Amino acid sequence: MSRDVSIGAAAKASGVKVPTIRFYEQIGLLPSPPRTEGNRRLYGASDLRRLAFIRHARELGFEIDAIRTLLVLQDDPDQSCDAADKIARARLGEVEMRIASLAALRKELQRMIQGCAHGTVSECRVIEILADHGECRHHHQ
Amino acid sequence: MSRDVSIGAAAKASGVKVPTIRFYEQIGLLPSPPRTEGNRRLYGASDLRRLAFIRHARELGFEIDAIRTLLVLQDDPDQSCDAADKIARARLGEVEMRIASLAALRKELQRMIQGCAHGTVSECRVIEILADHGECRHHHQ
DNA sequence: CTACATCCTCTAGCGACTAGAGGAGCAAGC
DNA sequence: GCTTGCTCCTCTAGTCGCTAGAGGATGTAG
Repeated sequence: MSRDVSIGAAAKASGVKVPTIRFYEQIGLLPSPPRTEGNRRLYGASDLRRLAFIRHARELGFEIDAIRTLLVLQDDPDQSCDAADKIARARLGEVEMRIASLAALRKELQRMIQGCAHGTVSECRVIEILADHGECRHHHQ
Repeated sequence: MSRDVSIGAAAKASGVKVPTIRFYEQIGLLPSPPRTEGNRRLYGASDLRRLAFIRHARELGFEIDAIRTLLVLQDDPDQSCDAADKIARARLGEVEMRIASLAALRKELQRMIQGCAHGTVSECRVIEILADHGECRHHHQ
């Protein structure tokens, strides 16, 4: 059923690049797969699932360490999922802060660009606003 | 007028940490200041302005290379500000994409957390959603 | 004059990859 | 069989923007 595939095929299937797969193996995020006679890695279905999991979690901005925890949880399905929930909640908090701060940033960039009359630098809002942080009263971090 | 200050005072005034100031000097973002007899750096008002500019630009997410360009522009105020405008617009585009992707992410995290009934992992929405990327049809990058 | 803070240089480390060198294996066409 | 060209292997070093620490010199307050 789970016919084994090469690292290239695994990369294509999972969307994780070949060197990144090797990197994940190196840092112990992905188990070392068996090899062919010619020393090539052979990945099975469970490896592909794991890779997809990792990729998705990375896309969602989870750090490798958080993913490590999530993978341990996934491997042991009888455990309470409170830990997973906690990680997700922490991440949600981060995301919300990041969105708020990016929204403020967008506003400021828009203000800069709208103010730029395409003249010389001396009248340029972009440079001016960057130079005059005093004018800008938004909240960082 | 511009009485010279120590690196520590410059750090306090600009909000850029001491080692970071030295790092900026090392990569040529900030000119090497004169030194005291005892080999300590002495910063003047223009250095402080430059540091504040850099800090603000970094807070806005501009990369060091972009800041380098912006600083060259700032130093030569008779130039057209099109380059600065272009950099700011590029950054705005990035920010907007990042906001959109974070908003999608927030939705997915909320869905995960709401689905998690605090039971065991096997029924946990958090793990389940991460594992099943197929279900999730949002746009990345 | 003695603490202690601040400064100096230098090197190494972080996270999460990415790039490149230098070589081996493999599948297909001639 | 032989060559071409792709994929694969390992290994090291580089990316970005800092940050941390060692080990030492200098400056300042009590």
